[in-house]
Amino acid sequence: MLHAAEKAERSRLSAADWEAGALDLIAEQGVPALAVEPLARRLSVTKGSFYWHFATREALLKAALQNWETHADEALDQIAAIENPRERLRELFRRTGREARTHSIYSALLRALDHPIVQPVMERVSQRRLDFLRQAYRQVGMSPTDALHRAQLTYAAYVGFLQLVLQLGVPRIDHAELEEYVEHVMSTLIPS
Amino acid sequence: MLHAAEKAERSRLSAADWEAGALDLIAEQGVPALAVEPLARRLSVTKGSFYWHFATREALLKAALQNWETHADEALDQIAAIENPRERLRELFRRTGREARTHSIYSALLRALDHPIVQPVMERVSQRRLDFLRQAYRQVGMSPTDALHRAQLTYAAYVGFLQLVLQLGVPRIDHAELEEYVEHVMSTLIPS
DNA sequence: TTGAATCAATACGCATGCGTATTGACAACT
DNA sequence: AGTTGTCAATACGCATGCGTATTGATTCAA
Repeated sequence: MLHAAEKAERSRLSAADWEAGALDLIAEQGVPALAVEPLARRLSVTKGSFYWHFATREALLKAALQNWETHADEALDQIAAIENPRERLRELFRRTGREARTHSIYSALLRALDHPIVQPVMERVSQRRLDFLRQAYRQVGMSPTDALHRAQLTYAAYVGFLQLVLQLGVPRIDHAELEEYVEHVMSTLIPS
Repeated sequence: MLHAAEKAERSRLSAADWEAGALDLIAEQGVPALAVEPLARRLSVTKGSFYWHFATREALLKAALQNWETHADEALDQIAAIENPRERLRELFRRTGREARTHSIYSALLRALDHPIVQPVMERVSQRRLDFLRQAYRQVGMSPTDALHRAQLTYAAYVGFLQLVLQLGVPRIDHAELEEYVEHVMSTLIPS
């Protein structure tokens, strides 16, 4: 497999190049900004070549989202490997501040939840993450209902945090302050 | 002042009618769906008359958002009148399940945070609500930093909850379950 | 070397949305 | 009755985006 940089140098593009470009656009400007002609300009070709790789704009969106969903699932699997449930939760919280790209795509997709192609993807990813949280809270000793509610609360806090910080910039927060905030969140939401 | 029903019957429209229609559209289909021609069709006129009331589509959006901001502020003022800070917080939490319209507009605006007209409005409204929360947490005895972080966590949970439930429908939640969830949130986030 | 497969450019037609210009209808006031 | 102000209809021009059709260039294989 060629690296991204090498691909960028090549004179001809593959479907994967268009998919990667699509995710870039989504991360930077959101799902509605993913249009064929602007993306073609970005890749320095005309849209004529796009329709050789994909039948429609929606086919591109679908393919790009599938790539992202796979990536998101793999990231979750990594954390799931941590045995100690309390440590697993803490690692999950800490990662929210990092992995900017995955999270900025997630944030962009959150703003496009009404889109019929985006919605089922988000439903699957969110459900997996909610289950992940619920199980961890069960394992640290919470009752079934409490674990469910705490998982919902935690995930809502994650989603809202992304929206507020990435999109709104409120609160304006630097790295040190973020760490303090994450500490506060952990001590509030993870039972001792 | 005429009632809304009477206005709907009248053959001619005012600027306020267009603004109300704009907020309806935003609540139902989001900010991008607010377009002059579809809105005119909805109001059973042609766009020719729109430009008598407003110079541009953006002027309409601005006016509609100002109406909404005023309404949101008044709603906050009502709750601010509650003396006991713990009761004030609990009332704030409970209202999230109700007042569907204000919240669905807020949720729609969340998805349009990149829009230059929406952004400052949301910044002001969010900042006021954050301050409101922070003060309440101070009054129940938290330290300045803890109160700030808890306010941010609470507000993020509110924002995320709106996105998840109103837009994604995950978790699927009925009225009774919502009450239980709100109880869990209150006992988790409001210190005893 | 010739031919097929792959990627790209150009030029359409179609739809939707913005904003403007012009004209028309109706009411209220004088 | 005539004038003015208010709201609405029609018809443009312009821009952007989708998808198609056609042709052109390059690569690889037989």
